[in-house]
Amino acid sequence: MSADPEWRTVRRVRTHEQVLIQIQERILNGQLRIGDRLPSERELVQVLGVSRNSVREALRVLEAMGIIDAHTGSGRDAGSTVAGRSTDALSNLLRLHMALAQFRLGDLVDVRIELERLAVRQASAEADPAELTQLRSLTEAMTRPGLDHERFHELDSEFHIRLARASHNALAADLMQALRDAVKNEMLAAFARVHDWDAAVASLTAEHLAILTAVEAGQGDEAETLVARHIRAFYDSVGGESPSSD
Amino acid sequence: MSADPEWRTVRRVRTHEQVLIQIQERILNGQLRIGDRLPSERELVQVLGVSRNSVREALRVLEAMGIIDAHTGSGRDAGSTVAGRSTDALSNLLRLHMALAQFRLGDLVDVRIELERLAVRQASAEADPAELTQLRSLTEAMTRPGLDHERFHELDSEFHIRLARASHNALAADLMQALRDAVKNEMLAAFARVHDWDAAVASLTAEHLAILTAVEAGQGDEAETLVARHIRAFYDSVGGESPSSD
DNA sequence: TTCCTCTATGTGGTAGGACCATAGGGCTGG
DNA sequence: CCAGCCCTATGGTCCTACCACATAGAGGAA
Repeated sequence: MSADPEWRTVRRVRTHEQVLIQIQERILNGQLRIGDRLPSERELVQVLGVSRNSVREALRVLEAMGIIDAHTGSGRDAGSTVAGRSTDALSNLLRLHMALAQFRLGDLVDVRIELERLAVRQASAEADPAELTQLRSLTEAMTRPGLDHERFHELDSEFHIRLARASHNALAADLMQALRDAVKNEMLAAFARVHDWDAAVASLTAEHLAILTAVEAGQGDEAETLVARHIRAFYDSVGGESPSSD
Repeated sequence: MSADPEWRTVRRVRTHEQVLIQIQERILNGQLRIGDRLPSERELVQVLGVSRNSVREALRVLEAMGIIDAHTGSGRDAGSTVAGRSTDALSNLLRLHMALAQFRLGDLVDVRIELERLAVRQASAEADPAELTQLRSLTEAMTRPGLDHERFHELDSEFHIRLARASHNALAADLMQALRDAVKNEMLAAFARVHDWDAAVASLTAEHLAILTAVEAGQGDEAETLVARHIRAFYDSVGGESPSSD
């Protein structure tokens, strides 16, 4: 009596999910674009025939996904507008699932390496001078002596993310940034395990410089090799085998 | 009077965000693990000193992120439990941001190729016999004549996703699945543009078989080359240059 | 005793109302 | 003309009530 195809279990769809679905449909079929304003919460209550609670739950979810922004007040910015802030939402999502051990750190490193390779390869072909100039000044900033872990990580992240942006592949760049955000704490912990910090900084910075030089010269293959080695080397040296807790 | 370091603009943190933060903290530092039950909504109201609305908005966000599941009733499943359903949330997020044109289809294809390469390379080294058997039966299912677009896409997706799972890199597999979900409609549209459907199915299936054979033989490099060509060829043949609307 | 049924209780789900904080717009008085 | 005030629309929060659901336990029937 279980496999009877005549009967299908009813799927209970909560109200706020139905609201969510209707808004998502309008985004997916292009009726709602970035910058558009949604009706006010109270208007949605009227047109959808649901409570304001349900409307708000749907809007809060969309906001957490970076799909909409909400502002109080009247005129212009007020109300909910379609946004498109993908990066933060992606980071948050990955970080939490990382914490839930859905993903191993090693897995993430492997994925990151592939993304970095894609990034430098395409950056070698597509980066424009302004972007390269910014990258170069970043590598210089990293040579400044006395950088602490936090600050160095910041510059390091910015270098890799800007490199990804320079590839003009927005998805790769967003994913890269999200992955880096998601493992920031692990990275800082790894920094803390480094024996000779100054030497590590020097060699990492030198590697950055070499990668950037290859990108500037349009040598995509060389840049790929260098960036893969750059990441793998660091991870192998301090990444540790302990996959887990505390 | 604007750059005075003594004064910093206050950051308004809405209450439901504070609830969100507290729960996220407990996940990030390991206090909450998959399977754990959260206090009931009414209990959280008490201990946090906020309204049930705010609690619910936070929980709905977490649920949409695949972090928790919620069930009514009493005992066992009832209440909110920590879950870890990363895939659906990731797909949804990417699909919406794709629709908002945050990402170009070409960008996504490039990323997908890198992930597929990683997947087949590691699957060549790590896949176990059971997984390979399943993959092979999938390729056989795809040779069945008369498959419509929808059904073929389903099998095609399952092949690639199972291949990724066989690499034992959960992050890569999840991302792959999310990317495929996000562009399902574009894929079906591409199928509709194919002139000789039967011939296309035949060649795609043959390519799958070749990839799988390379993976079974542990020839990672060969599999990488084949899978990259497989995706690129299809996209170039029917992907079209039109990046956009309607 | 055993089994069934009904009830109590605890859970999330929904609704509606009230009020607050904010940010423009418009009016009013100087 | 302008400064200041009030009005209004928006999201933000809280509260209360009630519904739907699922289990556990009490109580009755065989």
